Amino acid sequence: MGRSPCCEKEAGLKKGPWTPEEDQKLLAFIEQHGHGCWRSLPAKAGLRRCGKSCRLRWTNYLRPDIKRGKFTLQEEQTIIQLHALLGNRWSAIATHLPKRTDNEIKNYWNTHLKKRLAKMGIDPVTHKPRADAGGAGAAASGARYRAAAHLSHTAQWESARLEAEARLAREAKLRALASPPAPAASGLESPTSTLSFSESALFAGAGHDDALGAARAPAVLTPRSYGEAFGEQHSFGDDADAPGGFLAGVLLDCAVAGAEQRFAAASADASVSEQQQEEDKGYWSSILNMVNSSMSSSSSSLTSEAVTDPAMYLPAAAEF
DNA sequence: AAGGAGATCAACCGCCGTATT
DNA sequence: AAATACGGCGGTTGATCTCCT
Repeated sequence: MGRSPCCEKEAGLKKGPWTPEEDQKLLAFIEQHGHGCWRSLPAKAGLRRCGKSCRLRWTNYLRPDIKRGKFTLQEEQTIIQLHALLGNRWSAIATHLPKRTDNEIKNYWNTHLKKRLAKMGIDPVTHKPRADAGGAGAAASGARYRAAAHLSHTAQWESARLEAEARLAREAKLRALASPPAPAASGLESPTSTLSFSESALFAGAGHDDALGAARAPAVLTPRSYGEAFGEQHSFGDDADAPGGFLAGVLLDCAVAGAEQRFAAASADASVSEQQQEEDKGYWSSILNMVNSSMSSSSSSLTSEAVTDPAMYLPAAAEF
């Protein structure tokens, strides 16, 4: 019954930090043969490590398509938004951040973003104002809860989509299993992602013309329109030029549509008062300010990318 | 210059869902 | 159908770095 014993039960396997020599061995082996079965890889590559350790080292550090260094403003914004939608689902969040690993995102959240939100009196877990955060007022709290409710609603759809993506990604991986990985210089997209992020411009705010038209999702997504947008915008693995996925489309939509459009839509919904909209605006604006404030302390070519539009973070009002 | 505190991040641990036998 | 391995994920740890006194 079952398979043969796991390599991890073997004694004498090395743990702890990887040496440059080990990195070189692992890298050379994978570039030549692909990783194949992680369990058997260490022996073949001449490493005294368990397969799990090798896989971790590869996915979090050695993979050629990993971007290291400071997170950009756009990446920070995306992480905050996605965390509000998805919670601690780091791998799902990493799917939407080109060339960043889930481990790196998780670390960045825990060491930077979480603290900043907490400082603002926002619970980094729920993205709701903390009960002990003074000054907000009951009305503003209500607005924030509505915003959170919206996010929760959106998250349901996003979760379903991610599950579908995961299924398709598995199928794609199975198809690709026989072929070795691309060489280091190939500029791979994230292998954990079924989406393409070739368009770094999508996040950098440049080159919108082409990506925008395709990626922009309707401002208000009913389940039906979600399905349509979903179907139109994804080609799951085969199409490296896909426009970046549903959520990226929504983000883009938010970024470019601007406050006027968003507030006009909100005004059409009689159940949402102007005051509530202002409160929502204030809440998301505070997140935005928090994110932007990080720019002044970071060296950066990002200054021109500062987002000044609070509506970027506003949920589509008609969804309330 | 020394040492203590806090921040950072690579790596490990344990669990879970899926695949395999 | 059951048992087991495998791969992936999120939480946590601990070594190292940086800053402050």
